[in-house]
Amino acid sequence: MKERYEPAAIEFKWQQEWERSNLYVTREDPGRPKFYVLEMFPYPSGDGLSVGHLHNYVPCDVIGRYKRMAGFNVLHPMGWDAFGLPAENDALLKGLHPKETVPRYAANFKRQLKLVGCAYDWSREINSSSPDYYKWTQWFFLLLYRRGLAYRALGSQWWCEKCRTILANEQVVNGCCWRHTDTPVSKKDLEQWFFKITAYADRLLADLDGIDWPEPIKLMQRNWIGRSEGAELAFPVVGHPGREVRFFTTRPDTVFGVSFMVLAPEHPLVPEITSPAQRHEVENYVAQARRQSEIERLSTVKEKTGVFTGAYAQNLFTNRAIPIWIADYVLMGYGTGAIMAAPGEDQRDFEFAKKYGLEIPVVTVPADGTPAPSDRAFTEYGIAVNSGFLNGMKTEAAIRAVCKYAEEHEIGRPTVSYRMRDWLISRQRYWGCPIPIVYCAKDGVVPVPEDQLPVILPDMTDYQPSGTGRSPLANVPEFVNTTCPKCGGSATRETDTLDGFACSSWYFLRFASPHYDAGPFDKKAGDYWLPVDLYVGGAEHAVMHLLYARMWTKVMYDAGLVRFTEPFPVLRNQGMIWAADGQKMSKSRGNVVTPDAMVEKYGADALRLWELFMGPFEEATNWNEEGVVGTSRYLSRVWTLVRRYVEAGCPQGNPSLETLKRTHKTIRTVTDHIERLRFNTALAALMDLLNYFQKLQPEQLGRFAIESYVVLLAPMAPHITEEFWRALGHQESVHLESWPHFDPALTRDDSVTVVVQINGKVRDRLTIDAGTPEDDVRRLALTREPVQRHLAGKAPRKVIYVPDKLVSIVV
RNA sequence: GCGAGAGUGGCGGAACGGCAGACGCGCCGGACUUAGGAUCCGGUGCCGCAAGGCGUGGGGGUUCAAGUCCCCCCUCUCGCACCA
Repeated sequence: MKERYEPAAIEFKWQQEWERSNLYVTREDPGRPKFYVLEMFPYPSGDGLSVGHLHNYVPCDVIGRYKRMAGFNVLHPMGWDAFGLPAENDALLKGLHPKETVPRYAANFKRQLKLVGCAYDWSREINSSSPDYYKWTQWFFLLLYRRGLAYRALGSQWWCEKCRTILANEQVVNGCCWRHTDTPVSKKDLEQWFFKITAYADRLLADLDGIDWPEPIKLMQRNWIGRSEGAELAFPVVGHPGREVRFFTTRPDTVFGVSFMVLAPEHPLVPEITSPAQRHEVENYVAQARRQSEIERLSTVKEKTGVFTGAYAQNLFTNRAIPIWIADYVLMGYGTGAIMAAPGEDQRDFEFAKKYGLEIPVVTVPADGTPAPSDRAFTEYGIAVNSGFLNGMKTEAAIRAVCKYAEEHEIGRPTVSYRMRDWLISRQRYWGCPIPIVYCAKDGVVPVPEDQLPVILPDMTDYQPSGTGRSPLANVPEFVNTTCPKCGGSATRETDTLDGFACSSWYFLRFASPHYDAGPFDKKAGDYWLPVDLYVGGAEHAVMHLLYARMWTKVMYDAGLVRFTEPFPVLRNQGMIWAADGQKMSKSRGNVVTPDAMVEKYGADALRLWELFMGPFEEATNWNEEGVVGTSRYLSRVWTLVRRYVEAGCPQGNPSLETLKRTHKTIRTVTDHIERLRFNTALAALMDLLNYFQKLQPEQLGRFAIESYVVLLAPMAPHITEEFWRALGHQESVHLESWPHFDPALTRDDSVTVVVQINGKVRDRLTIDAGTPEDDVRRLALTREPVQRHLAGKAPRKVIYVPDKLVSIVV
């Protein structure tokens, strides 16, 4: 071994050797359990990886390496989420083509991941923009289509002017596009494809209970799904025979207090029922509501506005005619776009009634007999009053009674409503997976037969989005014009492409058999490797990718393709690494730190260790390069330790009991902490042990201690430990070693320090044999000089003893 | 506004209700050096010469014992934002 640790001299050498010997190609040994660790599919951006991204990849690499050593068949693959707007926009900006930039960027990501020693099985690399991959994305589209889960609908959709495409609801954040948070979205009326994710709402919600995910993520999904139970009812419109207003309510028990109704301005009934006298005012209001930006309209602080339509509905419970208003606080996209207003029990309706002088009946009073408030709505549950057959009932019972009555009289039924809408998947852009659908004058909408897949994305030089709402693909006659698979007549292709999230809704299955060509995945391989044992990624995907992938998995389960209903039973979110200035690392801010620069300066192992050591894996922190100096220095000290041992001829040695015990305890700690993803404290334990080892001679250390140390460090610092391992005389890679076991007997302490507290303050410490009888410890404590001094003659009132820990004396 | 998470030395962070500050950075002192962003040794929460006292965002509480549990408040981050 060289005198000094020089990472550059060993890291590349070992990386090449591992690649040559196929060290990290996935093994499938039936005698071992499997472990599938996966990071979220990255989009390979032109900027390459930063040290922030590594905060995900390095820890997963440690887990993969550790699990392999601990006896598992490990699947740890990597691929590229290459279709989609970021790739297309980047290429447009640079005047290049994504088919050229994507492979280049992916190659750069791969180079960087190899540079830091991440052990992926590159033989399984996949790319969602490659025809062998998107063929199967199309296959899944057809599966959903066949199962009635893909449909086309005309409606007003979110449009981002910068993306020049329609977006799904989830992709709208605070009224702006999720990629362009400064660009407000607008509405555009277009016919679009949807996946019926709402059909899975209940299961997506219920199955959250059985998976091990961070609670905040589960909560976000629950809120996003937004299930609420209630009733759907309908009141007839007076003077319009056959017309009725259908509405959803969570408080059917308040029907007797319904003094007016409100429709969303876009509600289809509005033009029909508006009276001539009100028409002008109503039309103005509707036009104004349309013009309003979504941000304004979503504002909860804004005063409520509305207009009377001149029409009345008949409240079938009170038999009174009640006015029908329109107001923009009622949203067309939720429930039926219409509400019954119970101003006595709903604060929004209360405010509206107050403003427009509408009646405010009280039909629910507090159960404790106090009067209902008059300055606001009483929104809690209570007792029904002024409510006909409901009088005297508790809210819960009254809800059931109204539902029963409504069913019997065929005016409604209990129902469940969701905040979640269907997933809009059409994108009017070029760089995506073509939707395998053909339109025929005779046969209508015809799916492309499976044996004609993939529908190849044509080459285009000018793929600039049009802005008209049509995909650039519409300008390629060779693509658009085709024949109908059914009748053979002339037909046209769907020109929209699929939302990129479709590609990432099944990629975790493709890794099980990435080269399989008889289906999206080999059933046997899928059954063996899936589901993913540990899934790791950023919290920003809480309600998009994670919800979509869960839905697709349930569809696959229903279709008998897989045996599990949840793709990611265990999910963890890595903490965000901010730049040193506390801001997001970005090229435009000029604060990006690259792994390339860090590796050049300190080596891959030092960089890896700092990624692990800088803080808890799941917590955010700021990048601080000074820390790499520390881990680099640590590695140099380990180098010196091993070098001295090797130079001493690698003595078997005769370690003291303490050395043995410390080694065994460290094996226990490091194992436990890696299992719990506590990499920072796992490494701290190794640093601690090094500080102890440094005081010993090679003879006092011995082979067991040194080799255990090297093996424990191997998943975190793979290069230096490989160098050590060979220097210690081994022919095989350290990464093929078994994870060390500890002897529980050697992790127990013989003597312990017991603290003595007097009135809660530490006044003395005793060193005693572990397991010393309580009486002896108490007696000893009371005879000690510092204890006597602080007692000052006072008699203990109470003495608490925690075995081997403390004596607490109260005076 | 509602919901979730987080506030610990100069800094990153440790700590089954039981010795607050492990480990590391930085800093101070020393050794070896022509030199040091190398290496090694020692020190380092605050106040105090010391004995000792004070300390985990602030204020209460439970407990022999609270960073940890309970209540109120402040700050920051994230999510949702009229969902009937």
